[in-house]
Parts: sequence; C-alpha cells; structure tokens
Amino acid sequence: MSRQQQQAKLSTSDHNGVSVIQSQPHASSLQQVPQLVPANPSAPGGKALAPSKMKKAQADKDSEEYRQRRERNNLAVKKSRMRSKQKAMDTQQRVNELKEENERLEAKIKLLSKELSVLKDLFLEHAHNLADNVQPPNVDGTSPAPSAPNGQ
Amino acid sequence: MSRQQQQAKLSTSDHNGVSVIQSQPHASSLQQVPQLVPANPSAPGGKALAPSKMKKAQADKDSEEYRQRRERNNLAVKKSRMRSKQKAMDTQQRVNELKEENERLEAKIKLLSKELSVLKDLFLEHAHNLADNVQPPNVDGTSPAPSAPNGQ
DNA sequence: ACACATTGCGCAATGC
DNA sequence: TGCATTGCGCAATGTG
Repeated sequence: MSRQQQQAKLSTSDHNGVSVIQSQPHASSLQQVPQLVPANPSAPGGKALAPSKMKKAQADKDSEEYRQRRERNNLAVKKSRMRSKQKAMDTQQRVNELKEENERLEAKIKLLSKELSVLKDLFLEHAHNLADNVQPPNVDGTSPAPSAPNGQ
Repeated sequence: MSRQQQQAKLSTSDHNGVSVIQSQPHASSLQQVPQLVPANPSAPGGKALAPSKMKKAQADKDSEEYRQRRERNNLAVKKSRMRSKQKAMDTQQRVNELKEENERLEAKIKLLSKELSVLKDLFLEHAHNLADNVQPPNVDGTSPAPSAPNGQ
C-alpha cells in the first residue's frame, strides 16, 4: 500500500537500462533488459516462465516478497560495507603499529651495535696492552697506563 | 538524445526511492529520515503528494543540463572509488612490507645479541682468569705470553 | 531452491 | 560553480 504509491508510476527501476546505457552512451547498443528473475512466490504451485512481456515487472516490485528481499539485501549491503570500512581502518592501524614497532627495533639495534663496538674496542685495547706489556714490561718504571676506561 | 530514449518511460529514477524508505511504515528497521529535498526549486511548498505535479520533475530529469551533471558525477564517483580501492590495496601492501622489514630487524637483533653475549662471556672468563691466577695460558686466542720473568 | 555476502553502478546530499 | 566524497538502494553475482 505504501510502496505502490511511491513507486507505482515513477519507478520501474531504471537500473538495467540506464546504468548500462549511460556507461556507453556512444555505443550502438540497443540492449534489452536483463530480464530479471524475481521469482513468483505468490503461488507455491509453480508457474515458471512465459513472461509475455514486462507488464508483470511492476507487480514484481509491488510484491511483498520482493520488498522483503530488497530490505534484507539492503541490510546485508550495509553490513558488508561496514565491515569493509572497518577492515580498512584496521589495516591502517596495523600500519601504524608496525611502524612503531619498527622504530623500537631500530633503536634497539642501534643500542646493541654501540654496546658491541664498545666491547670490541675494549678487547682491542686489552690486546694491545698485553702486547705492549709483554714486550716491554717496564721501560722506565711507570705503570702500564690504564687506557680506555670508557663505557657506561 | 539517447538518454531520453532510454529513460523516457521507464526511468524517473525511483530514487525518490528514498521516499520509499521514508514511507516505509511497517518495516521494523531503517528509520532514518533523510528528508530528501528533490531539488525542485521551481515549485515551492513541496509536492509530497499530488500526483499531478510530476511533470516538472520529469522535465528536470530529461533536461540536458541534468543529464550532463549526472554523467559528470558518475564519472567522478567512479574515479573516487577507484582511488579509494587503490589506496586500500596500497595500505595492505605497506603492511606486508613493514612485516618483512620487521622480521629482518628482528633477525639482526638476534644476531647482535648473540655476538654480544659471546663477547661478554669472554670478558667474564678473562676476569676469572685474572683473579684466579696471574697469567693464564690463552683465553682469548692470543699468544700465551711468557709469564715467567724468572730469568734463566 | 535459498539466504546471506560482495560488488559495480547510478543518484543525491554534502564537503571543499 | 565544479569536482570529490559518502551514504544509500538496486540488481547481478558469488558462496555455502
């Protein structure tokens, strides 16, 4: 009762025709309607084909069945799109998280590298000292000079 | 020229479909009230009902101007959506890249840590040797260093 | 046969 | 004034 008023005369979903046509207005397509198959639930008995022409199309849209399906689909579409958006946001979030983690790792690497280089230096120094000490333990009596007392 | 032929009778975008929504009385879902404004500046007071005022609306949609605008917008929409999708894909790609980089960094950290621990162990060992004895044989691979200054 | 999920598309409102 | 975005419904198609 309601939809009829709304769609009755100015409805007939322009989809098929229009969309396609508009996409290629310059094309020489004289395509026909995709011939919807809205199913006829009105009679459980079955009448399946013989769609004389689009006269029933209207009835289809008025059908309670049809409206019900549309509404359900609209809902599903909404849901799907919501998810899609959510997913996109999550992905973006993930990027941010990964970026942060990367920075942390990078910092850690820097730290470890530094630590390592310090230790290596100590080793080198020690080695030198050993060498120097062994050869000339004491040249003039002074102590070996503790060099490289650096670190944290 | 072409659109009219296509839409002439079976078009009139049911968009007003929106109105369908609004009027959806029974429906238990979707209430929202978009309160559409059919952009019909020429007719004041609105024509919520009155099936006779439908001619102007039709004229509007048949207008060349209108069709032109629609076509432009459809194009823009397409473009925008394409970009949006592309962006989403890029973001996903970014996630993958960051993940990879992350793994690399993690591996590097592992390596550095190991290296560091080895060096530290050496240090400890050396320290022990120093404490326990005077000059241990060879802890770090370097020459034993003659430890007996006892002369001949 | 069937219900929900996805996707492409056009319309209109709104942002800029 | 015009393109860009966005929410929305329709229909085709995918999936179980």
